[in-house]
Amino acid sequence: MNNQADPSRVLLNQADELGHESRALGDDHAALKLWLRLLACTTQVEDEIRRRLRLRFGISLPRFDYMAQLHREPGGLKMKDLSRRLMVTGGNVTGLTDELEREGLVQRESSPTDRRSWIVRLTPQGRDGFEAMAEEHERWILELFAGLDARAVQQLYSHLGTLRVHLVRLQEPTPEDKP
Amino acid sequence: MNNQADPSRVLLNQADELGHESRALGDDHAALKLWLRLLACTTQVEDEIRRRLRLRFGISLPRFDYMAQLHREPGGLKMKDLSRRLMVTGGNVTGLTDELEREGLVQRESSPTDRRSWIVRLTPQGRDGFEAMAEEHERWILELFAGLDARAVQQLYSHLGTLRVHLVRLQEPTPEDKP
DNA sequence: ATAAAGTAATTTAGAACTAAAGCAATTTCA
DNA sequence: TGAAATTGCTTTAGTTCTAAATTACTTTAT
Repeated sequence: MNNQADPSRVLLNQADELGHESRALGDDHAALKLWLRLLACTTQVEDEIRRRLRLRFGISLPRFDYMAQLHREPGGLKMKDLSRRLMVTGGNVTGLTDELEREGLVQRESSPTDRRSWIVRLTPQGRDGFEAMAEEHERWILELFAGLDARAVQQLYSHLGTLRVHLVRLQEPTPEDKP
Repeated sequence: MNNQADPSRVLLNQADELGHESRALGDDHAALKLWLRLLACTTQVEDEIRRRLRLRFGISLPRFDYMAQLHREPGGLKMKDLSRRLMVTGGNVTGLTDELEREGLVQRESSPTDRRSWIVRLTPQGRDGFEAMAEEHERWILELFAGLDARAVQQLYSHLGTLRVHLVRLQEPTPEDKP
């Protein structure tokens, strides 16, 4: 059994090994152990989703994510907005847009207010295709998280919310701060 | 350097947006919302660690992970073992090993029992260098997870353990199963 | 108005992976 | 035994991203 996906990013002894809670150290390294497990779980789910999208729909995760963003905005988005939301570089968005446009899933329209800018939106074909994929995608997520009961899901969601607030605060100190 | 991010893998409305709990839907899509948040947190931490490793030590995360694995095994590892533990292809391990060897951080020795195989281990320089990095790395993790109290850390750790068991079961059905 | 600075998209070169093919050594088994 | 399959590593070609430079347009400040 493999142990995990974890990327090896395993620094501690066997702390993150399935089945060994390795409590010898008590709560020492609790944060590090949590991080390694978090990373392992996320990587495992992400790889599985990536694999299924490729297998079932012949699409990459980045393209699925791209279409998901556009689907949320029927009026379309500027490429800059896509770049920001997808957290990828502009050059990457250019490439993805080229491919998806070539396949008729999205279309570029020039912005009426800014001649540097494009508005990208899903074509009807792109929209229908995405909706079919999104439905199946959600079933996969339900399956992958089926090991957790509703209470666990809520607790995880809540704690991760706390974590995210902290992370954002770290990266965006108040304007006059020197971190 | 940052690989990607969170992307946006945001399918729901604004469900995962900071500050909006978006409870209109109740617990519908709870698993999907959890997944998006899990992904966002992990990506954010990973990108930050990657950035700091590059900035502070001029090293990539894959190379840090590689050295971490070797550090756990003073007797060295076969490249095949590294490939399995790091969850990357053999070709990738070959490339990483070439670089690290060129810089004097690891060394290849031919296996006494299998002439196809190499044993890779950290050099003294590699070991010392890694230990310095690992210490600082753990401080970063403590900082990034400082928003969570001990109880939250334990709950997260425990629930993620449950999730991991489920994921492993999914991917490795009993020998005679047809998934 | 116009020079300077800023912004949106693209292009380019390069990093970090993968999958598949290849080579050499080892194991399996009829 | 020895032919066939397998294994460990390397090589090659291709994918998906990045950072930095470029081009074209817009905004700001005087």
